[in-house]
Amino acid sequence: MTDTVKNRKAALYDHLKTSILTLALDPGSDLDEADLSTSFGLSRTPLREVFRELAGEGYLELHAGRGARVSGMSHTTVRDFFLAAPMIYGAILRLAALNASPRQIEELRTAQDRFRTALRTGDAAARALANNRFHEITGEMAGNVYLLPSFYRLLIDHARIGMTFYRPQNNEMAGNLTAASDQHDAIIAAIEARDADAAARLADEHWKLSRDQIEMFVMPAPLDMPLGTFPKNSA
Amino acid sequence: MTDTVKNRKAALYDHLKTSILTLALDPGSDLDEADLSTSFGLSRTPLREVFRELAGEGYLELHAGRGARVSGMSHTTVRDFFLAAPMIYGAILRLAALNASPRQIEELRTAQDRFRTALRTGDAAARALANNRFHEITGEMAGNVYLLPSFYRLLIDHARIGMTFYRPQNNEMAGNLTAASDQHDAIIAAIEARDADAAARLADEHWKLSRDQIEMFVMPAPLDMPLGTFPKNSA
DNA sequence: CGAATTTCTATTGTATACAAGTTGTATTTT
DNA sequence: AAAATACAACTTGTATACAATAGAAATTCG
Repeated sequence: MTDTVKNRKAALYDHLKTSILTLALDPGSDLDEADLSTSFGLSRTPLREVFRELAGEGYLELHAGRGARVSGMSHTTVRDFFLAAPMIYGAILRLAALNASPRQIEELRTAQDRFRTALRTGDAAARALANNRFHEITGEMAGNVYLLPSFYRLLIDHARIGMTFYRPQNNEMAGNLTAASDQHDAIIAAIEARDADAAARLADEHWKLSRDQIEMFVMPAPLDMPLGTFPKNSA
Repeated sequence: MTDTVKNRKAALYDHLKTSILTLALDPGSDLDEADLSTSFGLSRTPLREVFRELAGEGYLELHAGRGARVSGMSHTTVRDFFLAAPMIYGAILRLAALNASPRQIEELRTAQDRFRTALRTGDAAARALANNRFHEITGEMAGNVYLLPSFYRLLIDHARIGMTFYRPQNNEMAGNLTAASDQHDAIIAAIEARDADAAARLADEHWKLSRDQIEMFVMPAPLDMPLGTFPKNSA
């Protein structure tokens, strides 16, 4: 690729997006315009446009007079996330099964290959990004402009919550990863078969696996709790 | 208000937002930076920032090298809208009932007063804007960052579809407006009573009323169809 | 010694000049 | 006459200089 301004802009966009998704940039942290401006070879004008674009997608928050910071994760975040995710994920996968084009299914396969590779060889960040991309594609398949804004917003924090909570502390958690991968395969199959009900069912299962993983962090070792004050919520 | 840049920026934002919601600006139409720049007394830099912000919220689309245009309404728009709206509206009103603060309930009452006034004295645009504001407040009450992006996106096209399809051609349609107003009152009551189930039920009713209104346009006079090829979908 | 106010500095926000790219038109060539 | 290409006018995109504002530091006064 030639080194055009447009490409440097895209590079900045990708850098910020991946850094935020993988928690390389902490939620709530400030972004320095001057810094990024010099390191990416952009003047502040296009830089700020990237900020606004990312803010529109939910990666950043712009505070008047105080510039841009990474979208925060408050105590209500996880609760709000648990409320919204099952509903949206189900709807997206259902629509994906109905609308996916052959070309998109190919893309999804490729993404899943990358995810599998990341499982074997990559670190947590690589896994999170590959998984994120897989689900982004299901969003593209669904193609409903009214659902996508929320879906993409959910994917951001799904990646970040995953990065926060996932530590392969025991065999069960490591096993979850291969289970997730298997579910991805099943999702691809359901989409290819245009089986919306199966896709919705898989969305639910996939979501529950994710949820269990998060809960497992809250109580990673049931018989060995250092503080003993964290009851597992098994609703 | 003093005439600061900040205020002129806000004025531009409001102007574009209301113009888009009321169809004063047609979907898909181009926006001329130079024009707006001079008429709002802003240089192109803050102007373009407003564009990006509105694009992030779904009012505008930015095409590289071709500037900003009003978000389009394609043939898939209505179908996608009908799929997404019932689900999101129900979830939002349910959460609104659970989370609304007394202050927000006051705001909702004020918005509803304005809507009632617009019913009596205003034109279609005034009604659409007042109704839009009412529902925006329910979104603020719900306060779930993951659902709001889709909800606000839906509100944009709900206003626009309403403006497109609503013409008080018969008594039934005019009656729908007072029915909608009554439902607003019931929604306020349900929220104040913290009755999430009632709120969700009302969301469904309110949605169905809206839907019927749109369908009525498709078939405004059931017994008097000039072309006779448009079966009413009464699913 | 502490609180408040003023000054200074760093960072964000805006304007304008300039560059790059796009579109439409006209001319030329086949 | 039709098509293609080159050119010109206009629109969008970027850089930089300048203005405004928020936060920090220091000084002054109670």
